[in-house]
Amino acid sequence: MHPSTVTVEYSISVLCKEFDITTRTIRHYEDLGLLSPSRRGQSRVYTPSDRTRLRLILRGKRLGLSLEDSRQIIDMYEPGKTNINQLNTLIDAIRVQRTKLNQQLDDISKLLKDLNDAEANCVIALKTNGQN
Amino acid sequence: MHPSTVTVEYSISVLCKEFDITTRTIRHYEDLGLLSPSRRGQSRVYTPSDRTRLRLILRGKRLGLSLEDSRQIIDMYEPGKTNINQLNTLIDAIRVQRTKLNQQLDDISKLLKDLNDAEANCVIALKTNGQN
DNA sequence: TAGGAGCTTTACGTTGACGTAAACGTAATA
DNA sequence: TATTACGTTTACGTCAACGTAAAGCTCCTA
Repeated sequence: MHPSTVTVEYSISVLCKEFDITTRTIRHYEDLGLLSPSRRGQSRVYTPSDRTRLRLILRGKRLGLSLEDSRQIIDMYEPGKTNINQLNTLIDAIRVQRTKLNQQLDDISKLLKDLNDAEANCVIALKTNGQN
Repeated sequence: MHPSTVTVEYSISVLCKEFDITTRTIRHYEDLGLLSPSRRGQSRVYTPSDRTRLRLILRGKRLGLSLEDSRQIIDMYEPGKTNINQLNTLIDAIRVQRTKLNQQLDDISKLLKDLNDAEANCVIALKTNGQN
């Protein structure tokens, strides 16, 4: 048997533990069409590709994206079935997302700066009011 | 009259237009205690400081923060009335936020890289399928 | 003085992203 | 064979962040 034919798969609970989410969450993503695992009997079986999609969804969440946004972005990664005008729309969408992300980068650097200032003020206040 | 005594103020609709939000949104933030404008008669009057707070709230939103998170962060900027144990709590909170933001930075850079790849694939697909 | 323009409050409605409970199937294990 | 662990569907509940009337001030102006 060829070693590279080993198929990795995951149960729903394994993915839940790995990403610290509930089964409800994963099934919810499936309801919205973000995941479509195959079935063995009636149980869901997830491939490494499904797992990757899940990671992308959660990364999107950390960035404040809606699940719809994430679906859009994830679909960008598999332009296999897309025709030409879809491709152009896709490129536009990619640029829109990139603009948003650059805005976020700017926001974050400002916020980090503010946090540094705030922390410095705290430290100063601690030293000054040492007697209280 | 001293020129530096000129007081700038804003009406609710002016702020709405500037930030492209509705009056409902601004009043909602007030309901949650994120803004507390003074009144002239029954109309709300906003100071430059109120405007700054609003900018911070919206920046937080773009980063996916909840309004509660934003309130916390904004309160960090005015540690005037905080006592010492509050200051320590505050410093902890600041560090938590900083960790989250660094995670976001990482997420964004990965996502930007993915988008670059996706766009490149689109361009390739466009060239390849030029005949369709 | 009748009508806008802009402000207000009150309050029910909506949407996204799940939580939570009920009721049930299946497979291993004590 | 009964319990336990893990899976399933269905469906109502919840919470944040507003949307959306409805009804009423106040000042300006045609």
